[in-house]
Amino acid sequence: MAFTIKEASERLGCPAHTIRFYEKEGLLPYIKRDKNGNRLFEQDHLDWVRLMTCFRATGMKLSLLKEMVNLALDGDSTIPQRKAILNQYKEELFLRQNELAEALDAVNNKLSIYEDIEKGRIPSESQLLIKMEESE
Amino acid sequence: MAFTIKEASERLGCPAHTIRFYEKEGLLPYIKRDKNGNRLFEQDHLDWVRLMTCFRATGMKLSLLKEMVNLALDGDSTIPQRKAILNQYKEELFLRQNELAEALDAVNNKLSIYEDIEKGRIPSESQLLIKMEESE
DNA sequence: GCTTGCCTTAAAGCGTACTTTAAGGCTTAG
DNA sequence: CTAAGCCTTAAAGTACGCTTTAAGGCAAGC
Repeated sequence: MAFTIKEASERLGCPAHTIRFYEKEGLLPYIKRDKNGNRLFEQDHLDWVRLMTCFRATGMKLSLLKEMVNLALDGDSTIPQRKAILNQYKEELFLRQNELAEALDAVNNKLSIYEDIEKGRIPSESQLLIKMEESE
Repeated sequence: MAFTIKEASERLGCPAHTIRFYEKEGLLPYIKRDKNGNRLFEQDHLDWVRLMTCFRATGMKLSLLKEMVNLALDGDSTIPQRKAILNQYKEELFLRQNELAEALDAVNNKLSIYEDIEKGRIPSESQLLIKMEESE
């Protein structure tokens, strides 16, 4: 079963233009065409786009995705390199988890300061930026 | 105690050009100057840049940071709005945590598939992209 | 006094990842 | 037969966040 670009777009929740762009960039090799030259997507292609979307959402660059595509096209002998890429990416994911945790801490801290100010527990002058205003 | 831009840059691990850029964008109001027109940074400014860096690393846009600066400059009456912004940002952080978790799952899954192939447990044809190659 | 190294500004340039535009072709409904 | 609605391509445009360039000023060391 094959899908038109419109069907692919709907199933992926991703603009058709973006899918074409990915193909043009070499991220979607071996997309067949019908007699009119229209793209025919297989389920595998959709799965791969979904995986790319998942990786993209967490900061993987298109250039790295393309590297992985190229390695995959070179066969099983490149599996060690693909593993290395994924393991490195995994390290980045851990870094990002830490960054998120830090940002969450900072947000919660800021929110609790706002609460304190609202309840008159601390004067606003101890608040960042407002202090700057004072020193004006 | 005030710092030159070079000192600020060193302490923040952030290029001086970027700090100037932030000031130009209104993200660092009320930076004083010495008699030669050189910027003098207070500890508060460094703290705020650090917080911005933390928020930026997790996807907050400069335009939103600027909104928060502007609200802060308008005084305590804008605290509800600032809280609303931070609470919304917090929701985004949770979304990102989920995205990271999903990506980690996907990476681990892919890695285990590679292991299986390397150990001959499954044929490479079941592997994404390589299947595409086959259908060529 | 002149070089070095910092500082200043304004403006242009860059990388990433799309997104939009323009120009045109096939197919199906009326 | 013609208009709607999909498809195609190539190329230009956009948004964001810096980063680099250009042109020049002050200040300390030799």
